[in-house]
Amino acid sequence: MVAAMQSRISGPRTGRPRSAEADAAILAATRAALVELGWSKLTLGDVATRAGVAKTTLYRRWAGKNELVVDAVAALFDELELPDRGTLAADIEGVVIQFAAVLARPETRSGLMAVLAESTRDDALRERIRTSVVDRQKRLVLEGRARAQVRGELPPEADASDAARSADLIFDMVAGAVVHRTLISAEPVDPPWVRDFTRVLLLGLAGAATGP
Amino acid sequence: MVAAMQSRISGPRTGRPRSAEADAAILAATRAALVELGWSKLTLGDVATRAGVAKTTLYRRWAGKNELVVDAVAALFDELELPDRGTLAADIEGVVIQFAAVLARPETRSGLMAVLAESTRDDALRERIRTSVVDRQKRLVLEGRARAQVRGELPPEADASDAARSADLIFDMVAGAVVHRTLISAEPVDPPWVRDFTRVLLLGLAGAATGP
Amino acid sequence: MVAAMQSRISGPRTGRPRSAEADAAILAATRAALVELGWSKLTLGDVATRAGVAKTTLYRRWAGKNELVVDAVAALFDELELPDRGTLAADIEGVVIQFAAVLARPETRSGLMAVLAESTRDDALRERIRTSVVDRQKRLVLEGRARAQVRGELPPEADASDAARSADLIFDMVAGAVVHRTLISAEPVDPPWVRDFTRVLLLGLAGAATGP
Amino acid sequence: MVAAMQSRISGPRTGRPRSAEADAAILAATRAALVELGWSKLTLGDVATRAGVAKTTLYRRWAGKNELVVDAVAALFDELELPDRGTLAADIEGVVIQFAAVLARPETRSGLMAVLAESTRDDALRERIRTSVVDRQKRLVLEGRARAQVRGELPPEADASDAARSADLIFDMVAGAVVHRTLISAEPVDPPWVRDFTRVLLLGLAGAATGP
DNA sequence: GCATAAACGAGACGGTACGTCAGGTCTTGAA
DNA sequence: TTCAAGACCTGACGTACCGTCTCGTTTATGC
Repeated sequence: MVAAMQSRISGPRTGRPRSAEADAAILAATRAALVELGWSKLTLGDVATRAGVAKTTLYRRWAGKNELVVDAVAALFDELELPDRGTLAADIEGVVIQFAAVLARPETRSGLMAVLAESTRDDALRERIRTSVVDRQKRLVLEGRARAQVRGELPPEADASDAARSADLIFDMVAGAVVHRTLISAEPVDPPWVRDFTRVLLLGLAGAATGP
Repeated sequence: MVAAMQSRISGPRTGRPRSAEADAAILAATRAALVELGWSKLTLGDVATRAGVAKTTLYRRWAGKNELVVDAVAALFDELELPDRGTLAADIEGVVIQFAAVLARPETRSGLMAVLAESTRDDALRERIRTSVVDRQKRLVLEGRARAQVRGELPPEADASDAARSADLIFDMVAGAVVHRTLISAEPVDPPWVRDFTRVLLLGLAGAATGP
Repeated sequence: MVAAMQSRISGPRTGRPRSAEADAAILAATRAALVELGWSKLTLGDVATRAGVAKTTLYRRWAGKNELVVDAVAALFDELELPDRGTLAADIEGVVIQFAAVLARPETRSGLMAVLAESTRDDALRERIRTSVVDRQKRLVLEGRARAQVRGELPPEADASDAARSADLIFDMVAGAVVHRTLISAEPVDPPWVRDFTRVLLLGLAGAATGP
Repeated sequence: MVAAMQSRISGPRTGRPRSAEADAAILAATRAALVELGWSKLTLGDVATRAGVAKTTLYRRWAGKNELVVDAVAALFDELELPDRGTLAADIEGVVIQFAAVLARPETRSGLMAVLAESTRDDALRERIRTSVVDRQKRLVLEGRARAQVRGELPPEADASDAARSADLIFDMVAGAVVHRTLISAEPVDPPWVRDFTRVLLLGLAGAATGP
C-alpha cells in the first residue's frame, strides 16, 4: 500500500498507469503464500504467479521480500479496535484478545517475526515496520487511557513527558506479553491468562499512579 | 552442541573421531557471522570457511541453518544469573538488565528473532528453542520468587498449579516486555525504564497475591 | 525503408501520417548503436531512445531486430560503384577495395554477419537480405564483364545460361574471398593482397574462357 | 574441449574432479539445440537440461554462449581430410565438397556464422575461433600444395614469405567461395559449381606461378 | 472548423532468459 | 571413518529486453 501510495504522490502523469488491481492481488497472494508456505519458503516468483502478475510488476512496486511482507501484514493490524466495554479492565481484555487473535493468524506469526528479525539490521525496514505496524497500535493505549481517565479509573497525567513515557511502558508491557505468550511461549492467550494478566497490569498501574 | 551430543549417543566407535575443535570453531564462526552479516545473509558455506572447516563437516553435525543458529545463540543465555541483591525489586531489576544486555547483542537480535520466526512453522525447531533457550530462563523466575518468599516479600503459593500458572505469567510479562522494548520498539532498556517497569510489575504482583 | 514503403502502398489515407524523420532517425540510431555496441548488445529500446522515438513507433515499422538491422545496413552497400578504370584488372581491384571498405566498417561487420547467421533459419529474412543487399551487388559483376567484353578483354558468352552461371561463380569468388579475408581471417585487404587476388582470378577466368 | 583442457592444465589436485561425461554431454546437447533451434533461440538453460546437467556446471566450464558454441562447432571441422585422389584438381574438388558438407549442416550454418558475427567485437573470441576452427583448416591447403609440388603440378615456392602469402590467399579464395556460396548465396555446392570453381582457381594459380 | 482517425511519447504489462548465489549432497585423496 | 576440497543438482534471485498494451496528446485530412 505504502509503496503504491508513494509512487502516486510524485508519480508521472504520462504513460500507462499502474494497475491498482495488481497491488491488491499481490498483497492478497502474499498473505496466502505466507499461510501456506511461511516466510522462508515464500518466493517472490511464486507470489507473482499466484497474483497472475509478472515478477517485474512486483519488483516495480516493492524492493524485496521484506518490504512486501510488511505491507501485506500491516493491513491485518488495521482492524484492531477499542470498543467501549464500560470498564478499563474490560477494555484491556478486549484489546488483548483482539491483538492475540491477529498474532495467532499464520500469516502474521510467520511474516511479522521474520521481518522484525530482518529489521534488526535494516534501519529503513525498521522504520517502515514502526510506521506501518507498531506505532499505529499505540493509539489503542492512548485512547483506552483517556477513556479510563474520563471514567475516573485512572488519575490524569501530571505532565506530558510522564504521559508519553507511561504510554510507552504500557505498550511494551501489553504488546510484549501478548507477543511473548503467542509467538515465543507458543501458549494460547485464553480467558484465564487474559484475566490474570489484566489483573496484574491494572493493579500495577493503579498502584504506580497513586504511589509516591 | 545438542546435535553433537546426540550424535555421540549412538556414535561409532571406529574410524577417525570427530574433531571437538571443529564444533567450537563452527559455533564461534556462526556468532561472528551473525554479528557481521545478520541471519539472512549468513551462509553455511561462509561459516564453514570462517571456521576453517569443510561444509560436509558442518552438515555432519547440524541439519541446517536454523539448528546451527539456535545452538550458537543458546550459549549466550547461559550466562544469565540471579545474584542476591537483597530485595525482590533489586533482583528483578538485575535480571531485566542482564536479559536486555543479551538481547541487545547483535548476534542475538538478528539470530534469535529469525529462528523464532522459523519456529512458527516448524515444531521440532520450536521444541529445540524452548529446550535450549526459553525454558532455561524460567529458573530465574522460580528462583527469584522462592527467594522473595523466604524474605517474606511474597506469600507462599496456595497450590502447585497456581504456582506454575503464575510463574508462566510473570515470565511472559518480564521477557515479553524486555523483548518488545529491545527488539520491536527498538528503544533502550535504560535505568528509568527498568525502574518504572519493575515498579508496575511488583505492585501488580503484590496486589494480585493479596487481593481476592 | 522497405517496410516504410510497403506500409504506404496499401496505407490509409486518413489519420496522422507517419513521420519520415522518425524512419531516418531510427536507421541512423541503429547504425550508431551497431558501431558502439555490436549486434548482440543492441536493444530496440536503446535504439528508440537514441532516435528520440517511442518503442511503439519502431515496432510499427519493423517486425524486429533483424529486419531493422538489414535495412540499416543495406543502405551502406548502395554506395558501391564501378568507375571505369580502363582495364578489367583495374576495375576489379577498384570494386574489391570498395567492397572491403564497406565490410570493414564496424556497423557492417557486426550487423551483417549476425543477420546472415539468423537468415540460415529464417527464409523471409534470407529473402530480404538477398533483395536488399546481396543481389544488388551482382550488377557490378555484370557491368564489369560487359565492359571487359566491349574492350575485348573477355570473349562474349556462348549462351545466357552459361553467362548466368559464370556470373554467379565470379560473384561467389570475389565476394567470398573479400568476406573471408575481412571477417573471418580478419586480415586487411591491402594492395598486395588485392593485386595477388585479382591476378589469380583474371588468369583463371581468361584460361577458363579460352580453354576447352 | 578447450575449456576443459585448460582447466586441467593448472587444475587443482584436490576435491571432486570435474565430470568428463558432462563435458561431452554438454557439447552434444549444444549441437542438438543448434540443429533444432538455431543460435538465437538456443538458451544455456535448455542446453543444460538436455545434457542432464545443472546450469552452474555449464557456466563452470564455459564463459557464455559464444565460447560454448565455438567448442561445439569446432569438433565438426576436425573430420575434414585430404585423401590423395591423384591430381591437384581432384584433391581440391574433394576438399571443397567436404568443406561444403560441413558448412551445410544446420548446426554449423547457424552456429558458426553467429559466433563469427560476435567475434567482430570480441578479440578473445576471434582468437578462439581462429585457433579452434580456422587455422586448423589451413593444413589442408599446405598439404595439398606440397603434394602437388611433389607431383610436379605446381612449381616449388621461391621463398617462405611468398609461400605463406600464397597459402593465405588460396585459403581465403577456397574457403571464402564455399562459405559465400553456401551461407550467403544459399545455393548448393553441386558438382558443376565445384568443377567450374576448381577450373578457374587452378588456371589462375598455374598462370600466377608461371607468369612474371 | 471540427470531427475522425491514425501516429506519437511514455511507460506499465506478462513473459523468457540471463548469470549468480546458496542449500545440501556426493566424490575424490589424504589423514 | 573423518576431514578438506570442490564439483554437483536444485531452485530462487533480481535484472534486462522482449513485444504488447494502455494512456493522454498531437496532427493531418475530409465532411
